[in-house]
Amino acid sequence: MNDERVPDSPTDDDLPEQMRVRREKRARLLAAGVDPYPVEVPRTHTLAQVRASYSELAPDTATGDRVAVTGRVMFIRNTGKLCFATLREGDGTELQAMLSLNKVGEDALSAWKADVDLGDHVFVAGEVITSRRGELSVLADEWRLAAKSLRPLPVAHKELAEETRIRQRYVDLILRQQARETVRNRAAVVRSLRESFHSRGFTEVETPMLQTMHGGATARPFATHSNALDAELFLRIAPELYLKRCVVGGLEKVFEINRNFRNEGSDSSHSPEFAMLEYYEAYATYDSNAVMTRELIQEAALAAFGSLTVTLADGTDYDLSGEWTTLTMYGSLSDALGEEVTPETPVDVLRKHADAHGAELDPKLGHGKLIEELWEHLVGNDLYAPTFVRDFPIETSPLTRQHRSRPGVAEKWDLYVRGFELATGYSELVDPVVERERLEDQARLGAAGDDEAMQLDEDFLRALEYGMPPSGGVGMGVDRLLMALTGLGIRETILFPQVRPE
RNA sequence: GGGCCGUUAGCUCAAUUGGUAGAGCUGCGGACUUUUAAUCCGUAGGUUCUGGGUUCGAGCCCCAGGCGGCCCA
Repeated sequence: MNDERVPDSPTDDDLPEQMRVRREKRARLLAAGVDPYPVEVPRTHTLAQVRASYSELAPDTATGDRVAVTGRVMFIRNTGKLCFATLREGDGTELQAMLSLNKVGEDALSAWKADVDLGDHVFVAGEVITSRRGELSVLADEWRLAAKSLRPLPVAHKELAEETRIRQRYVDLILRQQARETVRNRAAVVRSLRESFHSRGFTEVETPMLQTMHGGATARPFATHSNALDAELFLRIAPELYLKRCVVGGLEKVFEINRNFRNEGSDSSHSPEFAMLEYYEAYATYDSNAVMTRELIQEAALAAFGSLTVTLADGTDYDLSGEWTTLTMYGSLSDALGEEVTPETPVDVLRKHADAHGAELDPKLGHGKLIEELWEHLVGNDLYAPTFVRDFPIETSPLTRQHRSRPGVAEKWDLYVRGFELATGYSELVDPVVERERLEDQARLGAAGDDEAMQLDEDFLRALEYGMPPSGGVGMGVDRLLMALTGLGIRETILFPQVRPE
């Protein structure tokens, strides 16, 4: 042990009383030869196993069976010669421990009262019984500390402040069953996605997160530097251009579930670091991949929640069953405006519509952006039931194939759920000459100061020049899928969201 | 980026017009062999986010900043 203090580390005198008391208990135990952090304890059963084995005991039953269990002390009730403690283990299962003077003896009982605090991990061995009130319990003949807690837990029956829940997620997980369930639900959803892909013959790949060019989406990237290459690198904003290289190479059904990074602020539906699912399939189109995306989501709902109707955090039910509504962007916007708009509608007419509906839009926006912003304002934000919106303006969809019959629009859909964008799907643009023109437009925007514009990725174009089969592709935010299925904000679906340093 | 709101004990929150900063739980001491947020008695715990200012006097008013939330862009 090292007694030298780091200059900034607090001395015991600075600590609140409750923390000082626990540190003193730890020191006292060590001095008495008791290890407050033993390397192991001889546990024979989990709390869940005990609960499962003795589910139907009458009150005041003695089974004669001895078990040795562990758990975190969540509540303590002492009555002189008889002590009760509620133990909890990882999955939230609780079991009562009882320490009676005539079973453990005077020394062990007074040590229990003196040494054990709320939050400590303890080991308790004894007979499985039920109390007079019928509570399943372990009546200890032996107990021991498994790990001493040096910080007082927040009071268990008041809701923890949201900031503390996020900054100290470990405390949130200790206290809130819902916090633990959210983590498991997310794992179940991601697992279901993978299984859905595997059952359809897709291959999971991992493509670069450190990229020399940022592309595949329009967003500001995080920039970093490689010392070895002496080159600027970017944390990826999307895996799209690499997944398409895979399709060129003959991996005709590929998917990736991994992190993307966008150098932007966070709010209730955005996080600078977020999990993204993208998948590409040769000979698919935006029609077929819309069907598959719906199936993926429905299969995830069934796998994680057992139903196509999920219960959201506010208690309301949300129906994901059946086929979902499909709109076109221009059609639904025309209906909302009460006047026909098309890809030919001039910018000044669109701007008048924006003014008339109180949408303050950047005067530099062109036709495509104006349409999308107006649509989001007037239609998208109010789409509650799952809805596919199809046929976006071509100029804001640089990686998407032009519509096979309708000029000016792209074969692209967005999936909206409860007013936010959950996924997007394309019939992919595979003509390398047209793709080069689109990326050159993007590069011009970038040169003009648009720091969200894509860069011109020559290697990607070279790959396309070898010939990419007609393909459909989809991107879906995994955090947002959890939001859609649970009604939680994005910072609840992410275990450790970004927070400003304390 | 703009506007509004919040920031007080370990946790959740009070504090009247600017006049001694309180409660519950937690903690500490004590009683209690069937409790379930145990109960009862006693008791401790504060740089009121930070820094300036006004005032006889500031948790409260003013200025600047930090952190957080909501709304808008």
